[in-house]
Amino acid sequence: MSMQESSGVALWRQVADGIERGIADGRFIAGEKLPSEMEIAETYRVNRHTVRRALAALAERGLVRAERGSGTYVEAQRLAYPLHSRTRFSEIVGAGGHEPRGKLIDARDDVATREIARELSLKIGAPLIRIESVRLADRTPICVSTTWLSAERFPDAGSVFANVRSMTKLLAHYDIRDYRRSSTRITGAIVDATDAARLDLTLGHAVLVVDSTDVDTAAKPLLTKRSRFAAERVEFLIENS
Amino acid sequence: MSMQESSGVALWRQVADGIERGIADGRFIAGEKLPSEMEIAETYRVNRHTVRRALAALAERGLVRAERGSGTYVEAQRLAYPLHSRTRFSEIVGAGGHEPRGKLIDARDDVATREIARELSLKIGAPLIRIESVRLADRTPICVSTTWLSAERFPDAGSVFANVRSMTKLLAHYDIRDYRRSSTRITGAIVDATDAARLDLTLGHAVLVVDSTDVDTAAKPLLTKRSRFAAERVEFLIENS
DNA sequence: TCAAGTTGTCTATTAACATAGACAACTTGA
DNA sequence: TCAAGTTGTCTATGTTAATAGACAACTTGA
Repeated sequence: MSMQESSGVALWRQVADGIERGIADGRFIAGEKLPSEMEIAETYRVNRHTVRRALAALAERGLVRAERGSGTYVEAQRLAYPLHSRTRFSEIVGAGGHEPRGKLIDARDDVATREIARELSLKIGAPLIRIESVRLADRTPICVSTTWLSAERFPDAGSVFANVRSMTKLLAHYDIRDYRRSSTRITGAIVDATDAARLDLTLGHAVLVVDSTDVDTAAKPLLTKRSRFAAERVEFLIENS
Repeated sequence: MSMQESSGVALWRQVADGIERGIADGRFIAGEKLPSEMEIAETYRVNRHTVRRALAALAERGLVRAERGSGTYVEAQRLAYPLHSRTRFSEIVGAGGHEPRGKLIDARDDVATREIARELSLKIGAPLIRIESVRLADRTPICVSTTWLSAERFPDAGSVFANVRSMTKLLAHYDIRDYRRSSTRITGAIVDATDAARLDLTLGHAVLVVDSTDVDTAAKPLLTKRSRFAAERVEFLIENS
């Protein structure tokens, strides 16, 4: 007798999205107690079991933690991501008390387009290795990256990355102990279907697209990449120079 | 035996979103035939009935039209929305061959904040009427707007708008035959839960936030408003002055 | 005309979603 | 200690989502 038109998005998912948004925009602070399941159920006009389904999904990603008899507590918040010349994903995530993880999606040969050739100081058509990877904080995907490296300078970069799962460690494998970010460009976009699945987002969410190039201490380009960050999970900080 | 973890977004909705995105970004052109239901089912690795559910949802919004024995055809495309000083929603939509519709959500008294007082040349705390409305092209919601008008100059603006359902006609009711846009500011954001429901979007979609003020022929401010456009349904055009 | 391909409409089955109620297990503060 | 409040788990029921197969109704092009 409900006659409610279906939106195709499960109620529990709508509730989970709402709570995640509350955590992301600071209405719920890390460490604080969420409203009780009954209260959440009332505000969303939904059954308590539906709320439990939503909280379970958030708990599985490590965003909240339930304590029997007491309440459900916020674990994580939007990740503060400072952008400076020594940006290191693992350090940023680790400093926030989270465990950084990396996962190789795909590595294959490619050739340099005009843009990439310019960034890497190579000729157009030069052989490249293209690495698709996803980076996570605990169990929450933060961003997916497409990284291009010279195939001549970094042979077997794909299999090396598959082992170390960190760009810093990959470069260390080639005896590059230090590097820095030479350029960063940020734009916004809507997530495409492929990235949506990798970031565990529904279609249409916003992503922050970051194009960046890393160089060695002699300012020689090492790699260039395009990263897509789940907009609601990070907050870029630009230091006042 | 599938063991696939549920995302909380129905498959048919994912397919519908994908096709809508294809129409929005021009992969499918208005008037053209879509791939057959079987082909779509194969590309999304989904049952034909699931595709039919997706197409039915799009057809109900007037985005596609099915012809038995022949195929399914694209009806509408992303709405081209020129931004100029004489921007009129009804004219823009009508020029695109669509039927403009307006719907009053809510009208209530309000008082001027500092920003609104400045835009309308009123004092802070001056009495206002705040109108929440949604505007559609055919059956597709395009944007929701919050409009503020001086309560002294436009008494009963809420009930007038409820009847005429057009800002142009509302102003005509107060003998204002002509007006123009004095300022426009565009930003981007993620849709909030309230707007998402009104725009028939899922949570997290991008909206274009347009702040604008309309003035009469003597440059005296009439109304100011904040509109949120469903980003995937419009394309703002800035004319080269 | 006819075969191939397309959309429309049935039936049937399984899994996921959502609601409802009851009670257990546990924490907290008075 | 104890009452109130919280999360955890169980059973039960109805609805929606998704798949599967079959065939009708229709269009198109050879």
